[in-house]
Amino acid sequence: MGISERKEREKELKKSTMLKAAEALILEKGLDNLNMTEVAERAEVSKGSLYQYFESKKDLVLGICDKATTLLYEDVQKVLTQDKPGIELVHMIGATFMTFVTEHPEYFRAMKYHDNLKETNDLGGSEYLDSCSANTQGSFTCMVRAIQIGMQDGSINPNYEPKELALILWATSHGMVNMAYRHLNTQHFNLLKELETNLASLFDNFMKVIGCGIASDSQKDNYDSQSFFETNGKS
Amino acid sequence: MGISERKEREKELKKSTMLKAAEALILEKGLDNLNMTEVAERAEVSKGSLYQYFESKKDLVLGICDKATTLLYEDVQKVLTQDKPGIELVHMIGATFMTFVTEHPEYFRAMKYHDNLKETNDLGGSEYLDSCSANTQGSFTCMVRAIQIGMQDGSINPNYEPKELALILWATSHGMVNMAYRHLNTQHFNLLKELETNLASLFDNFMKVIGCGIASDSQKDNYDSQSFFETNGKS
DNA sequence: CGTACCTTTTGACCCTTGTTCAAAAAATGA
DNA sequence: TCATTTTTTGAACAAGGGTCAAAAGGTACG
Repeated sequence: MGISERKEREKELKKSTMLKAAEALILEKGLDNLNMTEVAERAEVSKGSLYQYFESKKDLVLGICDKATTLLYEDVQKVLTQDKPGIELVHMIGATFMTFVTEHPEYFRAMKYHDNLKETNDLGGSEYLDSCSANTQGSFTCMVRAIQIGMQDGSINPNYEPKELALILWATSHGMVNMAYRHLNTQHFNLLKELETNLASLFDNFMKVIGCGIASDSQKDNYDSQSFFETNGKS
Repeated sequence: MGISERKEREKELKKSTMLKAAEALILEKGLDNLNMTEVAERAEVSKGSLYQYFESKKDLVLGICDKATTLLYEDVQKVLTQDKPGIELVHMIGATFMTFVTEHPEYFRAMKYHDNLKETNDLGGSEYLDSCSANTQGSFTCMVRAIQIGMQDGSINPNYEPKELALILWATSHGMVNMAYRHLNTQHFNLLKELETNLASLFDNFMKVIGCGIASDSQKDNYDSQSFFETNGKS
């Protein structure tokens, strides 16, 4: 009896279609101008049908956020499998985040929506909430691991508390990435406009500052002249 | 003929009352649950009257953002008047930002709304927009100045481009401050929950990392054992 | 096939909330 | 006191999220 399974597959397929429709609309008009009627039209279903698969607009966006955090988590996990000094792993996690936001601004937007929802306390029980939190927590844990590795192999100053340092790197990376996102997606973002530097160079210098700040004493001298993007390719 | 002047004053007073009503409601129920009917009730005017003074809900929130950015700009400017090494000024600007967000979460929320509005491109011509941008730009320029001062007095590594470094400090501070905001204002913000460290200690370590990253070579050694909050009081 | 039952889809409808506007009220000036 | 201008008001409108009873489409079984 493969019928129920086939139905399950079709259901997931329809959900996916709807999510993609919403993502496309977010890219075109921004999350703030997303409306359910248009999502339904774009997905070629009725509004009622849309609500059969997503219990609310929140739920729909959290569905996108779920895809987003899953994707990011996978990328971050891959970094950890590489055989490199911890401090380089930290760099690569940051770069992964940066790449993610430039390639998938609509996903990043959904993640910001999620963050904002948690601030509002009436978030309604979306089935995606737990998954989003778990993915985020997972990525964060990867950062902690990278730091621990770095403290072991002597590339990161072991005087910090690993989790606390991870939190700092998390927050500062978020700040950088968010600036990059705004630079790429807002018309009148003037802070970066006049500066002719591109994002890559800016991020590079961010890594240099942070790298110098967290490196162990023996490594510290290296970071003054080292460029992350230049040295990233070779071991 | 002091009547028109008196009317002008009364008008500003009423605007101020309405803004305060909105701020109180944001503190109580969050910006996302702010509605104009309640603002009108709280300010003891009719909805129509509210719209006489603010052309839209956006405009109202931008009014709050204007107050917020003005306040922050003033605080940041005050820092620059102090006779201290540039790197300490940078620290103090960061601390000012941090203090601001803990003391006025509703203002910070309005600033985030403003950032988000600029991302959406149909922002409508609120009279406050220019002022908000000017204030933000002003605060940013203060950061650039602090860095330039530091490069002059030898406390900050002069190999960076001042504006670019300012941008990095701006973005990373934003990241830290945003994390602090979320920690203080959201129920289920688990990243910082388990960590028993308080915000002050976290911010302190952030400053240590950054401080080490941007300090000139001659100063670099100091930053390993120096705590910002401890050394802040004395010269 | 045909009939009964279940599942899915549909779009008209409801409700909340931002926004408008014509009428009422208040203030001003002579 | 009365005409004119300014301000206030709340009923009404519009847009968009969410609901639901009816219709359409599948499935099972004789």
